[in-house]
Amino acid sequence: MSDAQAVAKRSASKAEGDERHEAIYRAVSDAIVEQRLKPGARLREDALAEVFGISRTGIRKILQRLALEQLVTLTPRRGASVTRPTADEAKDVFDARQLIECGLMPDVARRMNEKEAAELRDMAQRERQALRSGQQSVAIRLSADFHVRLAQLSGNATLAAFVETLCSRSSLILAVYGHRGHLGCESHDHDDLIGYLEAGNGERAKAFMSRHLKAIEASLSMVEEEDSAPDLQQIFGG
Amino acid sequence: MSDAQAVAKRSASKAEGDERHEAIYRAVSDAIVEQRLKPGARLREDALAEVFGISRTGIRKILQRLALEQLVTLTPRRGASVTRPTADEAKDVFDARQLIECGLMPDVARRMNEKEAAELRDMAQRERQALRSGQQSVAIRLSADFHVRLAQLSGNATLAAFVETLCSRSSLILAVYGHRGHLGCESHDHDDLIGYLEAGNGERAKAFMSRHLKAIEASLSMVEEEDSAPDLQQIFGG
DNA sequence: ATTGGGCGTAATGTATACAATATAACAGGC
DNA sequence: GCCTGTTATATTGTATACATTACGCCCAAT
Repeated sequence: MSDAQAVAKRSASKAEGDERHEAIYRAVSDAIVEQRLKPGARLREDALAEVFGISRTGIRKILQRLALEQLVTLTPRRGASVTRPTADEAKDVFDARQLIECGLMPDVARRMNEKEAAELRDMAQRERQALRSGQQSVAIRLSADFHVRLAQLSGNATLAAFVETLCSRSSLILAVYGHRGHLGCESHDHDDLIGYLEAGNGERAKAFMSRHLKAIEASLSMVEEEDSAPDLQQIFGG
Repeated sequence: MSDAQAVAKRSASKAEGDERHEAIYRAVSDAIVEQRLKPGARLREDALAEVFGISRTGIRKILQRLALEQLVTLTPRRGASVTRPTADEAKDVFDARQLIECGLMPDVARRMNEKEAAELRDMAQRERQALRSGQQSVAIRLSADFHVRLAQLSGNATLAAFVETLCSRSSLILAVYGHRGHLGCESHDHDDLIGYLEAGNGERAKAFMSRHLKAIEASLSMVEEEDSAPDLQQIFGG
């Protein structure tokens, strides 16, 4: 065990394990969403356990949670790997977002207050800033956070939690099928949406969200690479 | 250990552990949904481990899955207990079902074929039969299965899986807030719905589903029992 | 008599040891 | 030369032992 790991372990030994687990969960989740862990990457339990300074028991718990959110795929006797979303799954996710996020807009428009609108504007600004500075993966995460916060403002915690998983999966989909340098979300879209919501125009916001999501989906290039009988000559041969 | 449990243990000793885990998961899930395990009931790991003949490790895995579906509540250092849905949660669940299940009806009407319609009719008939024979908890489960199967026919696996968790939670809500002998689902409702779907009338089916869900929700008596400073005299006193 | 503190028990949280199994390397045969 | 069967290694699956913590009981003091 390295010094850094030993320190991490010590500092957490008296802290509440719950928070430590939550932190590790977020660390892995963020790494996946930001494509530092690429789809298909294997997540060996021993390696993760050593990195985070806890035993495999805790790692397995976290991997199972990630698996239920469809961020990692658990293959029996083969272990965990970062999920590689299929085109079908991508369609399902965006169809679900269409139905739910659009359906929630009227509620959000009715309930949102000034403070919450300001919070959303701040998030949208930070997103634009990340885009300008070329931090695409950070921008993807901020965009997802924006959509999640929006769903939370509907007042329905159950649907908000589901939207959160949909947005996480969307980030993964974008990381796989999105064009480099083409984020999907236009930078001003979110600001426009806030305007409609502040005006209390739920129907307008709903229609705009629909176009917004359609635009993201349309920006994807849905080509599934074949994994059966790959041309080894082409891949490895000179 | 009862004979049935011993048999279950023996028959699974050489079977794949995965299926065994799935079976135990369903056994617990069913027991909760059918109110054989009442809300608030504690689920001790040792007890479950002994009953099903596996160690606590596997039990914890199952409990965590049930917790993520909100069927059980995991309190740190206190263990697992069957979730007692609050009135707010109940509202969220039924609002979510309104949005999603109704929104899926047009898709179902478009995609459903004769064989699937026959399957649904069979489920509806078995549900009526259970109702007639007074097996209320069984009828609740069959009703939930009907709604889940319907969502699956939409072709969106992601939304179907979410509807499944919503229906499970609804069963729990009905078990807590429903009147005895008043199931919520009128016995002929599901048959009527199949008729609209067979006719390809998605909008009609959507409107009917909306009324159907509203009727179920309206049949509940949303009185949350106070848990702070209960009148012990009234509860325990003669 | 009731409340507060201390202690014993019981249950959960965590880590580790062991068993089962899949992958990969390698040797032998067609 | 390629394919197949075997063995070795590495990784996951499972159980159990230990540590930690909460609950219930008892006793004493006000």
